[in-house]
Amino acid sequence: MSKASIISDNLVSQECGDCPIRHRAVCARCEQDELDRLEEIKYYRTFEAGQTVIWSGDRMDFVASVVTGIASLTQTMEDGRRQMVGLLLPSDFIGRPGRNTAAYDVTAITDVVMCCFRKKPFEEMMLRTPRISQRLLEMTLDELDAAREWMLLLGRKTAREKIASLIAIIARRDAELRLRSAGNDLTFELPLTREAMADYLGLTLETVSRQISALKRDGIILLEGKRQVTIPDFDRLIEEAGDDADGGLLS
Amino acid sequence: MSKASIISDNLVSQECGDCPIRHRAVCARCEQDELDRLEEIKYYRTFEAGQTVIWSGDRMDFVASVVTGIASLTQTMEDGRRQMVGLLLPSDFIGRPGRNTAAYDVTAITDVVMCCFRKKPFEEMMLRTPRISQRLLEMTLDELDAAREWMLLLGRKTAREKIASLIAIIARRDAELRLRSAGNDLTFELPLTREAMADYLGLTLETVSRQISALKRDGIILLEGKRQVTIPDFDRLIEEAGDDADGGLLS
DNA sequence: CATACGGCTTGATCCACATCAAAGCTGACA
DNA sequence: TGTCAGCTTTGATGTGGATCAAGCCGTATG
Repeated sequence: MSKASIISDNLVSQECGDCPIRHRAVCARCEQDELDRLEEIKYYRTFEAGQTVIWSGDRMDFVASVVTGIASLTQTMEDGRRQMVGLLLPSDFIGRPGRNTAAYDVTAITDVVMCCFRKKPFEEMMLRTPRISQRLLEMTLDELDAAREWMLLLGRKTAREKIASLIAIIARRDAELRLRSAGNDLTFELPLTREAMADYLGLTLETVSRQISALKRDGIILLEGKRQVTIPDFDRLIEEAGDDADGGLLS
Repeated sequence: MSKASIISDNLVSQECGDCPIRHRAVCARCEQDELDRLEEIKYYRTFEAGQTVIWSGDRMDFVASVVTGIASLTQTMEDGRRQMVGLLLPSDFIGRPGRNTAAYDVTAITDVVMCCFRKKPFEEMMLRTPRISQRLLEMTLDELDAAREWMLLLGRKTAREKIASLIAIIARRDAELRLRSAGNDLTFELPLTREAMADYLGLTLETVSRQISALKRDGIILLEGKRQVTIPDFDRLIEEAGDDADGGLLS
């Protein structure tokens, strides 16, 4: 199953309750009693846009899954240089079994609802329910692929290609969420500030702004205000992104 | 258990046979019959330095684990720009359950021996033996951490910091393999050509060469020939690398 | 022995992106 | 209504690393 269909299934499927972990890690293939056990140990937390979910190095006694909203994983050097290393979208998972401190800063980019599980009981569940670790393995492998795709972008792409890649990824995700076919004339809202894009792409916010202006000038994208983007010709955008293949998955 | 101890255990432990997958994925916690089942479906392949193990997009009907030698995972754009996205060291795993084409070019950097398992029986094993997927999950999470560490390097570090980081990582791994304490005055051989380092670090080979010369000039490293490196003061190297914390794991 | 070749170094020059600086836009709030 | 803060754009200038080019070293090859 592709990441694409996982995300859209997750948000669309009627039969799977409101909690992504239930759907992604367990639901489709688990027995009712396994689901019930998960229900018992789960709880919800909400965060406002901009709020920090957890700081790198902090004790982390839960694992969680994003229900709605977008959060970021960020690494920071002592001198303040920052690199976003992952975007957490609905159904994405944070925390890892067998570790009890956070490895990255996790920040809510939009308002976020998370479905949490205390780590101890979750780990016990994993031991008793092999399907959960199998499902987590699939998800982690998807994230690893996305991270490696991003390494190519960070190491070798030009600023223009980086911006085009990011917009293509967001557009693709947006199309999936809305169950559109990946046709032409996509319109959507950028969920990130210029600064957040810069953190993700390994650029400065000025360069991000300039390249977005350039793509607009060249007719690759249309802008309505600062954030609303329309893509008149998706193939042309992909060409700008320099992608050979699928354009990569979003982490 | 840290990646470090996994690697050194793997190579040093007397009780665990010659095959890393046996040790890393199963050995320590599995029953004898589970081990026996793995033995039945495994086989070895060897590759010479420079030889391609598999091309991105090729059909891949096995999973494997590096026994000896070093291999690389590389992505290439149509115009030839290349980015290494992972180094495979002894005990590292390639291939993923549930996918049957390779996502990256895999190339032997040194002579390599791999322990392979045909994918089909391996996947059946995984279903019957939960500990294997649990172990693979741990390993994959380690790789994901390493990839994210690398994203910070690719996105935000200077050329000098990148080189220092790479040398520190190789030095650390080397020290682990030889069971030295992480003391001073480490000496080891660089296993990579300047070009391979450039591919890994998102630089050109000329820049790699210049920065190595600069680190040598500044006394951060000592060079014997082109490849043999001595580190007189490890802390100073770490400082040059700009790392705040553990300096990252090697993928 | 001459020649070639792969890996490496070093120099000269160029340019993409960072940095520094100023100002525009929008929405919140007094 | 003013102003203030956060976000964004745009311009001017600087620079780190890419690119282009030449040559070195060690080793394989005829």
